[in-house]
Amino acid sequence: MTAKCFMLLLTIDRSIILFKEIISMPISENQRLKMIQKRKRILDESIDLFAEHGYDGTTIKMIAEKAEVSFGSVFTYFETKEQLFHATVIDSLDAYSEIILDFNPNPENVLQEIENMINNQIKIFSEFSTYLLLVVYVVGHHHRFPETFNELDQFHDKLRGKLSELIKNGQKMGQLFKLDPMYVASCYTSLLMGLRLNFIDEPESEMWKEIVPYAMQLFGPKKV
Amino acid sequence: MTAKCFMLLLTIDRSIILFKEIISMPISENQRLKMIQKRKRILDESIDLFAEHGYDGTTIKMIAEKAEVSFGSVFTYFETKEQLFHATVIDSLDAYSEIILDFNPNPENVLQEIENMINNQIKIFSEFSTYLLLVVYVVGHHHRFPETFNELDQFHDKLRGKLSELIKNGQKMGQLFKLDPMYVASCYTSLLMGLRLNFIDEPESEMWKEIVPYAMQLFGPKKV
Amino acid sequence: MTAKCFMLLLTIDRSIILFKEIISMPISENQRLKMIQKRKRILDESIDLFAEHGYDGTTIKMIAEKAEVSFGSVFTYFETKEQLFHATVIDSLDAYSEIILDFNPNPENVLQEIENMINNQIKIFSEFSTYLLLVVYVVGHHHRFPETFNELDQFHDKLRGKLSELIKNGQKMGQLFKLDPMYVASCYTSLLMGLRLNFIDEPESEMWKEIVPYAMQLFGPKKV
Amino acid sequence: MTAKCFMLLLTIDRSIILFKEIISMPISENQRLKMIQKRKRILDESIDLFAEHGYDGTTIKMIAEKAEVSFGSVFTYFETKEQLFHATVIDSLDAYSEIILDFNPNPENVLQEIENMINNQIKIFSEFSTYLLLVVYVVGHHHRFPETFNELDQFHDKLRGKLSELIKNGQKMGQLFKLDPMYVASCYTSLLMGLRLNFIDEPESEMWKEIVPYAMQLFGPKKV
DNA sequence: GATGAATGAGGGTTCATTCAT
DNA sequence: CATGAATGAACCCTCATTCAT
Repeated sequence: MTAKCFMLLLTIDRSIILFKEIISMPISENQRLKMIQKRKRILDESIDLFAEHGYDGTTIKMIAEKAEVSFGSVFTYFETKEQLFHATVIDSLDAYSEIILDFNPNPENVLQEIENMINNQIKIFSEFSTYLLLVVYVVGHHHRFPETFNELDQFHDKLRGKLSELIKNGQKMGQLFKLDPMYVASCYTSLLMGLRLNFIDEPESEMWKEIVPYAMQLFGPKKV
Repeated sequence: MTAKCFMLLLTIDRSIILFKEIISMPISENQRLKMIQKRKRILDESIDLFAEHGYDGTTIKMIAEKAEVSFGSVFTYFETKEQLFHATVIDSLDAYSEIILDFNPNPENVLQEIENMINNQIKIFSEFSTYLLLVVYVVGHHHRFPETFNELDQFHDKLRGKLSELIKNGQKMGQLFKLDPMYVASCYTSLLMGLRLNFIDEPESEMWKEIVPYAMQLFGPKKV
Repeated sequence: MTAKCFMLLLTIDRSIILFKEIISMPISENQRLKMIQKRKRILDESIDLFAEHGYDGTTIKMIAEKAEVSFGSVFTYFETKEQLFHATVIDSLDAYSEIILDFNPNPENVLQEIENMINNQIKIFSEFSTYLLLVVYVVGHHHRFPETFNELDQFHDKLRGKLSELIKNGQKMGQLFKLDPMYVASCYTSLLMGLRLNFIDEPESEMWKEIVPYAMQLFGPKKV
Repeated sequence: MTAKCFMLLLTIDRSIILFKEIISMPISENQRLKMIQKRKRILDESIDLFAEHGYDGTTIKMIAEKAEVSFGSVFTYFETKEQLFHATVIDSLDAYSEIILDFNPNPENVLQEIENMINNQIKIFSEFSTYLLLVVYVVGHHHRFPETFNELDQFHDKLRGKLSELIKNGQKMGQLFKLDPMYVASCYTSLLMGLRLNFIDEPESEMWKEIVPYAMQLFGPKKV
């Protein structure tokens, strides 16, 4: 496999299942690439549509048209609408997951690390409003999409776990007041989620940057 | 009109149009009461269904069956599904609105008032998860339900305004650190909303009470 | 219930389930009648279509148009296409069943009774070619319609049982040669079915009457 | 062309069109053979599938998978699904035709010849239930597959003609009662077909052998 | 007002056929 | 020739809305 192709595969995240299927097909490199791009195109447009109209309000026709793909093609890449929905949520999760978890739980300067982290995460939350709305949708309808919800929930737990570790270290080092780390973590992720909902139509506004110190408060910093 | 009937009408609130229709109808007091109750029944069950299944996922048949009302009856009380949805969200809003805004923005002891308020609101948010999920749904789909969203947004602004007033007073009285009151208010409502989403399956758990001091932090209290 | 209505119900055979549903509905006598007729109309046209095009080759649209009923109406009378198919086969079975089993297994003159019976059954098989084709279809696809097939099979067993009894009596009375009664019965019903298939485009032709003595042979009559 | 290849071609019989195409292709002997086998494989599996699921219920994908042939290959051997269906029925007909017509219409001992013939044909009917179900399917849907039906009908006429000849000879020689030979023949083929339907799930059971004397009766033997 | 049968547009999905590789 | 992705018409079924009773 060429390096170029390999890079592309990385960008489609970890859709290992289809990945395996596609690379095992007896077709040319070129064709393989096209298929991967087509699949990605469908998923990308699906995020917007599912986020805006919900699962039932989004039709395959809408997706096919927005992705400039024939109606039937959607079904050559995804067996059912439900699977497409799941892939739409989970494929992107992997990408966001990485950048959201990108902080050091054992830093020398905890306060600095927290501030950097908040800055980074606030930025992500302000930029990717569409995807986060989709996440909210899944959470709100978790009874209907239990498996998809479960994966999101696992990521949430992982994030809170890592946050908790960071907080514990800060407390040990005397940089943070003694508060239950898990509650702090939960409040922080709740705040991010809630902000995204409350400022639903303000992507990338200045407001987001201003929020950082307020979020900081939740961690119980000894000097602010 | 009897006092009893009048009280009932208050609880169904703003459905002025139907209200007018019902009271102008040449029918007996008794029948009027029955109609009002029937309408309320439909709205109550609609909350659960719309919250769980979304607008498109909820059918009139489902509502009629859950409310133990004939299929046709739903359409004698609400012209269209969309109107029923709007009424479902907005009728309840007024009821919740009152208890959520139930705090004094000019108290003698601001810290105490804030703590009481948080206690009260956390309680509400923990108990009425279904309705709040519905609110989240409308917010997430605000392009589709602009009018309904607008009314929710107005309430949100009203709430933040009143919170802001309380915070300002606290700062004047030296009980709170100087922070932008509007940002604090926004963070606080975001936190409530976010908590509701993150602890979606934990209505009325002990956890909610523990959250109070963490929420308190956002207001920048001078001693905690 | 009026006598008229009762008679009509008899003609729709034993579709007890729907019968109960319809008569328990809080609607007028007149409306009830219309519904029963509409249902019957759909079933009648379904026989022809399913018989000619098979299950997959027949569309709900075709049925609705032939029965002069709206597309949606088909689904107010039958939950699914599969159920409609089952009802199409089984509702008619009851009607035919009665006239096919209309012979006396303990007659004084067995030979005469057999001849009368064959005459009668040959007539039925010659006239109702469409329905019999449908029966053949179900038998040929019994793995796909196991329940429907099972009911047809039970009727077949019942018929062979009664034939067997008649044959036994004929043998006891010395009017028939000693042959295994069950085999004779099976051969006879097979002959009828086979004839229906072989003379598929010759309903009510003269040929059918001529067949009687040949069918008679199977019973092993002592003088012909 | 090698003798071996020629023999193979005979077994795939009338597919003259493709036959011409294949032998006129500028390819190696070896490749030619492979193609012929592949075509046969498709047809063989098609019998089972069309017989069990009917024309509409059978998909090209099902056939390709069962025949372990690529989806696209089916269309390189057969222009349309309809042509494949026709070939499936007719190619096999020639094979069965030969063994079913394998009796002498002018034997010395007619009764013996008839018994041998019935034995042989009953055996065939008991063994090849799948193909016969397919025949029944075509007969039942003759309006939809007129050409295919027509070829089956011609074979049926040919069979009845030859049977008729045998019966006439038997009557001339005083071994059979005087009965209309054509009716007898029709009854006999009907009996075979009917038995196949009635004992649809009993391939090769003992029952079939027992049937012989009962079938014999139809021919009007003077002593049995 | 109460009821639920009637309607048909629109949903997800399947599949024969085409065609580029 | 072999392959399977691409296509969209047509399938069954659902459901908001209408309307006769």
